[in-house]
Amino acid sequence: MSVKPKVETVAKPAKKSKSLETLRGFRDILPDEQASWEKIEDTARSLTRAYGFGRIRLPALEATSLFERGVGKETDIVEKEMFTFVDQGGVKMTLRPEGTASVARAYIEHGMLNQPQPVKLWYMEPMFRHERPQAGRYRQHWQLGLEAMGSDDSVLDAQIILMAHGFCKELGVDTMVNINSLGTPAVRKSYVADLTKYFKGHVKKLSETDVRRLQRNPLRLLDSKEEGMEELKAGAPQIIEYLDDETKQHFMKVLEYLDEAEVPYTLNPFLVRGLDYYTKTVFELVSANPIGENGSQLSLGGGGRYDGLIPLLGGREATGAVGAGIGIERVILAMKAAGTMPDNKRTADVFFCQLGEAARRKGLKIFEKFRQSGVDVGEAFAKGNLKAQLEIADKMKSTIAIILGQKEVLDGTVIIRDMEAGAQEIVD
RNA sequence: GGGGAGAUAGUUUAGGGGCAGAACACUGGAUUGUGGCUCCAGUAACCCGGGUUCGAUUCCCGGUCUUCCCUCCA
Repeated sequence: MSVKPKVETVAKPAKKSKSLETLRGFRDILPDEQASWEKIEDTARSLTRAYGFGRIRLPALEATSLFERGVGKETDIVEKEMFTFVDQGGVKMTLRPEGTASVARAYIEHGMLNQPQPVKLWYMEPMFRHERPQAGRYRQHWQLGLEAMGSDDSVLDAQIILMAHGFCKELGVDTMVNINSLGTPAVRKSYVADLTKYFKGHVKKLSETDVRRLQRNPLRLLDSKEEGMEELKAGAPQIIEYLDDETKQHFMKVLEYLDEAEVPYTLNPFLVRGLDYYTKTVFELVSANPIGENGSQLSLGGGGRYDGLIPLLGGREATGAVGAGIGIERVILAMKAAGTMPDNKRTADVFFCQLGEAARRKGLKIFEKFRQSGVDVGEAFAKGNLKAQLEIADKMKSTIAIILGQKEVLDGTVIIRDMEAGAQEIVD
């Protein structure tokens, strides 16, 4: 952050001033992308409505401590990815890096435990993480979030997964669900300890990369693709062996429900997620086809159960909850790859053309009448000549053009042109 | 955060130490009141800073941004 104040030199031949650009990892979403966004919003709205989810709109800024406590101080997100600052009043705040902590906060803050449980909420909001950007990875990205709070019934785990999967499917994106169960944080801890012990015993067989993984994040070894690892991984302890009976039962039920609902999933005993609040079920949504120009295989979404979060943030003990987050930009990448992007072009069955000042004036009123009566009419009032207007009518795939010129204004008539046949007639 | 690749009109790109070329798009015209095809014309670019050089958009260094891998995640 050492931006030196630019010394104003005597300008040589007046060079254009450097144009301002978006910040790294941030971007504009322009009109030609809106059709996809609107389709996504529509799909989210009808899906959540069907499943009885109410929308929540969250503040972009939260107290930093919400994420430190909720997501976990040791996580990558909190440790190095948050946009955090102190405001004029000395309050430490953070642009939310994810939505679940905020929703849990809202659940507690608004006494939602007095509503029929589970309380089901959804949101579609931008999230902020200071990461190195690349395709499908931005510093501001949008997430569709689904959260069901106040119940630990495994049917909700299944429903959340079902919804996340169905959401993508409706948008023409086939996904695979990777699923696992983590048990409690204590279970995870003892598992990681044993896992580390196991791999340390085989450290000579590990590649350089994997040795680094062993030091930094042993769980990552489990999806290492280095040579010879398959064998080693097969002998590694699996977290499922560490689960208590209740968690096992819960997990089995989730899987049964998914089978019943015909959601395809892959049991991945090595799936772990980077947020501390997860307990029991965790899952990840991966596009069935590679997305992006280089065929990268980014995950479209993920989530899981977080039974400990609400108590941790000061809510009532034993308030179970489960949720999912889906990355909108990544879904759009997947839609592009699948060729299911909706058409963005403005079309209009009828197009209104005007010629000359008098016609333009009268036309404004006529156009407004059409619009108010619900007829979808295209226009290009900024164009003066008829040729340009008909060109636009053609691009809008209009079948009828209404032409109002000087003469027609005087006669109180209008020309109706059939765009396909090219025939026209004068109408009063 | 570590490593690799790249950056030329709005977009896709050609080129290359000495006037930067095209296509699409856009604007106008051929028809001064008629679209879809065609033809003509116009607007429009070498990321920023330094170095080497008579001369740098081109070569070198640094920065910025994009992208890929690692890490991590949506």
